[in-house]
Amino acid sequence: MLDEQVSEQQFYVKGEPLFTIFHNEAEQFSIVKIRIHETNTSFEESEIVIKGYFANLHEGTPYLFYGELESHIKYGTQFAVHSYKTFIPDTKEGLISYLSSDLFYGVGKRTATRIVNKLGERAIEKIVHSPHVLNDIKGLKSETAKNIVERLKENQGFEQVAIYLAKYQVGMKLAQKIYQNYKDEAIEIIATNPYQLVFDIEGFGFKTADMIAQKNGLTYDHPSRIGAGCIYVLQQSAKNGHVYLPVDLCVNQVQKLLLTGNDKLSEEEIIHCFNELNTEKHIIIQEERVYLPVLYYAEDGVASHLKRLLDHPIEDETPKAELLKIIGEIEEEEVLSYGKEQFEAIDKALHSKVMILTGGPGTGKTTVIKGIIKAYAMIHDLSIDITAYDDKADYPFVLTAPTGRAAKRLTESTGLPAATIHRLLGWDGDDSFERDESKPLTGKFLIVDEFSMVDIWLANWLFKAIPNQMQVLLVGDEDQLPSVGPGQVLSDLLEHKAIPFVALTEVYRQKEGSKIIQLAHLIKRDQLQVEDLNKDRDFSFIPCNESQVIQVISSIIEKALQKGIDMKDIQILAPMYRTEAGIMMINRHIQQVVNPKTNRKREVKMNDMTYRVGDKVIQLVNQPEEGVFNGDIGEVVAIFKENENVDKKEQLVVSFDEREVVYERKDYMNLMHAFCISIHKSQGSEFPIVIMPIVKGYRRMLRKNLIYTALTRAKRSLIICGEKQAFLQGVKTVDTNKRFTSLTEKMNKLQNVVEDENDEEELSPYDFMD
DNA sequence: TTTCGTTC
Repeated sequence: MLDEQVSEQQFYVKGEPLFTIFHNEAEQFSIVKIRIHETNTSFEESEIVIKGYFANLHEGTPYLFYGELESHIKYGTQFAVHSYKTFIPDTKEGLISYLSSDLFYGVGKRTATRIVNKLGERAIEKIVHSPHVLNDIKGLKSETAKNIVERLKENQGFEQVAIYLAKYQVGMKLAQKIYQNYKDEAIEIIATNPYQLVFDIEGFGFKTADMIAQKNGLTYDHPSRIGAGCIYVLQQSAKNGHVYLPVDLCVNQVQKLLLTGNDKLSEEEIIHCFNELNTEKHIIIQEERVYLPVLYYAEDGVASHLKRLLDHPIEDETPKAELLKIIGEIEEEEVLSYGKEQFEAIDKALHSKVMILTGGPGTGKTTVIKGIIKAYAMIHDLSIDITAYDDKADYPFVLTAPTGRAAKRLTESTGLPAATIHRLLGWDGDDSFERDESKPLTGKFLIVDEFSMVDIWLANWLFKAIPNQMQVLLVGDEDQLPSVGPGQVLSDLLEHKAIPFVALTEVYRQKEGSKIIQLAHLIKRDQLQVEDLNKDRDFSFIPCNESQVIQVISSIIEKALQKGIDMKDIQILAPMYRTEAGIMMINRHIQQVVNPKTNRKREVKMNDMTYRVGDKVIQLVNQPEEGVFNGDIGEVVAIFKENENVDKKEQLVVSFDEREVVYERKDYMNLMHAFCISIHKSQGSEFPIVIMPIVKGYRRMLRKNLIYTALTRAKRSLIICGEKQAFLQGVKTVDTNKRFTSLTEKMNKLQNVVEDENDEEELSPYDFMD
């Protein structure tokens, strides 16, 4: 950000904005065309597109942008800006022409010269810092002086804030939010009461505030500190999945957090602070529960929007006989026959305003989704082919999922377009979406896959955007890992009995007698015994301790490869990255076994990782333009040296199924080795052979749903190696900390309230939300 | 201790 931090290798583009291509108001994100004055990048044209978080850039004013080139598949080469500043000349002549430019109305060459002569080469800095230095300039009207200061501040306000915050590792995006909120007062507020930012700026944490406070010599008895600490405790608990905290637990944690030396805050002091925060709506206390407002209103929103949808039942009821006929036709077309549960699921989904479909892997959720879509189309005489609709908004089916990969899979399995929920709703990149009750989704039938991954905040935005007449199907597996964000929406909705649901339990994919499926069921029902781990046709447990894990996995894989099994079909799954038997170490060693260094194989080094032709790798971010998504697994198929291609860049080519993606050095961080991947990342994928180490060293991660998720990834065969005790302990551990949520309760209440007082007008708590 | 999502 600062000059002194600008190393020689840092790339810059100096130039002036020509016009704005795209601007996102919510987070001040812009894409702008720039005329290049000078650059140390390899870019040779005279104009370039830059993108980043900018306050309003002035056309015609020179700026210095720091960042790096990136190649966008659709828009070509662009410059991603990490930081920037108005370019202020550092010579007297330059300064004079800068000050006498059109930017400063009323300042001519003569006045500019006087200013520079008087104030020197750091004139601008001095003016911004203490405007009164302009008082003594001969011939400068006070009005003009005021203009200069305002223009400079306007131009530099954000830059100053960004520079100030960079010292505390606060990036451009957050700096932009802070500047938009406080404008010129930003630095003053940050320096005197950083705790205020915890309340006002989403994403600004207590720890940062505490650090800034310390550096600015503020003491621990700052009046805003307890309140900020309370918000922090709630934010942390949200990270652990909780929607609220019970009051006593919250008090306790605040006490622990704010403990300085032996000085413990009294419970009374903290409760007093809670009440104040409650009055100011910084937190919401209800029935001995403490909520962050966003989460409180999100939960309320989900409950009332579901209620709203359920209050608008679907009208046309297809007679059973007709449905039977239609489903028969579909079975013929698809060459399959639906099981009893599957038929029930299709039938119920077609007749329900909102339905939940659950089921583990292999129970045919996708088959049922396809059946529902086809049957719906036939009943309503609609085309499934999107090209048959002139206006895409008329397309009746809306398919979505919480992750890019899940959306892609949904597209592949149904042949229909699907998008992430974020894309569907038009995320603004910050804390809201384009689609809501005033601009709802279009279409007739909404299908949300992998619903167990949807948190309470996203669920609220999704339901908010569903119009009254739209039919909804939520699909998920409640035994898998809970959402990253707070809440357990799927489980809570299932708990609330008023929403129709069908649970698919019959496994079609694996033959009866599959030990893998049997183990999954035993774990689900908490009935697993040590003798259930005995060897079977598709299962084995190889006992070993933590330090032997890697050796055991290596020899399993060596044997498998000798038998001619493809490494593509073998997936190692582990719960965590570090530790002796963690993902990092496993990858490092398995690479040597599966794809060792040879003279002929090319390789590149990145930090302490070596990527070699033939390596199995996993993509870590969505790149929808290139059809690659977070979690996709591929293989390094080629490495090009700098002198071997027109771009003069080292390149690594990864093949994902049919698709090949080219990575330059700076993109390597979007990749990781994938001989072993985390169980979390494996969610939603399946592999013929799964090798799963389980040792006590993983204990903080070992939980029932994690192990269940891992072992249900295996289609053909499962090999566990490690300590039986750790495994048995793990499957007994139900989510170490139960999530505090009140969605079910809110829905039950809402149902009763409306039943009792039919004419009562409905509350809309989300009126308060922005 | 793990983990998600955009904009031309």
